[in-house]
Amino acid sequence: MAEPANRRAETREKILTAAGQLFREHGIDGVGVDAVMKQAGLTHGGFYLHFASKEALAAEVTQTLLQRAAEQWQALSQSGDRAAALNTIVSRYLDPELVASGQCCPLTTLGSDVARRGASRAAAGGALRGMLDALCRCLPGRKRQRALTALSTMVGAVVLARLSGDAALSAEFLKAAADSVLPVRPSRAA
Amino acid sequence: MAEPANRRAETREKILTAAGQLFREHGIDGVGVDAVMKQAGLTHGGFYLHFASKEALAAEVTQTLLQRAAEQWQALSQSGDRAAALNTIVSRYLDPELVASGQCCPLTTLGSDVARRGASRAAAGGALRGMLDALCRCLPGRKRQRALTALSTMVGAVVLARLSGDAALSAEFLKAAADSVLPVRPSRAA
DNA sequence: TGTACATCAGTGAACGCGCGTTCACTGATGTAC
DNA sequence: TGTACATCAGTGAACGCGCGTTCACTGATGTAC
Repeated sequence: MAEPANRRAETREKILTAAGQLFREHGIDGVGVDAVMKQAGLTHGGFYLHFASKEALAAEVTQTLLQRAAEQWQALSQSGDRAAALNTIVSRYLDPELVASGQCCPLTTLGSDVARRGASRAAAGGALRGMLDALCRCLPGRKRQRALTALSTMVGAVVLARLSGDAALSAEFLKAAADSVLPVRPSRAA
Repeated sequence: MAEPANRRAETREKILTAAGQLFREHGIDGVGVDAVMKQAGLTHGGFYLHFASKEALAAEVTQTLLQRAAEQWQALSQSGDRAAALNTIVSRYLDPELVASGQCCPLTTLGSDVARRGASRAAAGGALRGMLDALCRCLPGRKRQRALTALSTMVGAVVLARLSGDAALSAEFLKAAADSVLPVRPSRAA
């Protein structure tokens, strides 16, 4: 089935996706190669056909996730309506369901993992700058300062929402952050 | 030397201190029992005279660090001058040297470790409430909302400062967060 | 169309290192007489 | 004051499990003739 030409590339992608989910949920050290491969529908032996080591996988996963997040923000920020773009960025980032599922921004779920792994830090720096750029483009007022604060507030809110272990308090953090970052409430709500 | 009565308690304390430093620097999974004991000036075998397991040590370390942070904030917030208290809380929390050394708030250094360990999550919830209380007491205006945002901003700034891997960008995050949280710049600076 | 062979992604048993944990032993301190 | 003994914190060698990594093998797909 399917052209065999890109079968290899497809399974590689499957492994990356599986690792992206599991690493964010349980931390890089909390997930074994066998668990990643199982989630991808394979057995652990084949892993080294696609990656040189678990560490290499971890570096690629964090880099991919960070880059994707930055690119999404950039694309949104370059669309026509900047207020709408900001609204989309913020409400996606602070979506309670995403946060609860653990499939949220890798900065918040893999923060300390990334901070301690040299391989991922460079990627993190690049992604950070991209996200700041995007925010600068969307925000009114003193832009750089506001962008730095907005990003800090959003990241902190997600970290704290995940930590609090209490749905009500989590929701409070996310809501307060959204209200603080969005300059005025969108008036289009039904 | 020293009364033998509390020698045991003293070494226990030494182990906790050593673990507090190393866990924040390298993550709980990144530090072995032998490294902790070495840092405490002991050999690894004696560890189990003081703690039932590494997991028990991790739980006690995070609980102790979180509780201490919350209590410090509470004490400050109950002193006479609330503006000064807020200023102290914020500038200590966002101190670039502390952040660079890794000996900063356990919420930022152990965030994902704590979020994933049941034992520590309850402690984290309690500490969070204590810190929010303290901020509420110091802040003017719509307090609860402002306290939630202020805490998110500070935590996020420290997380991002540690991630960015670039001293200049780190400093920008910390400075922007301080300016955003403190209502007006303190006028007493020389 | 059919047979023989090459290629290669994936399998699963096995290896070995690191680390949490155990345990028999040491050596220092305090007590009994 | 001095000797024998009990207590107990700490030592370091050893154990065993988990997990990252390797490797001989399988089986499916594509190509040659």
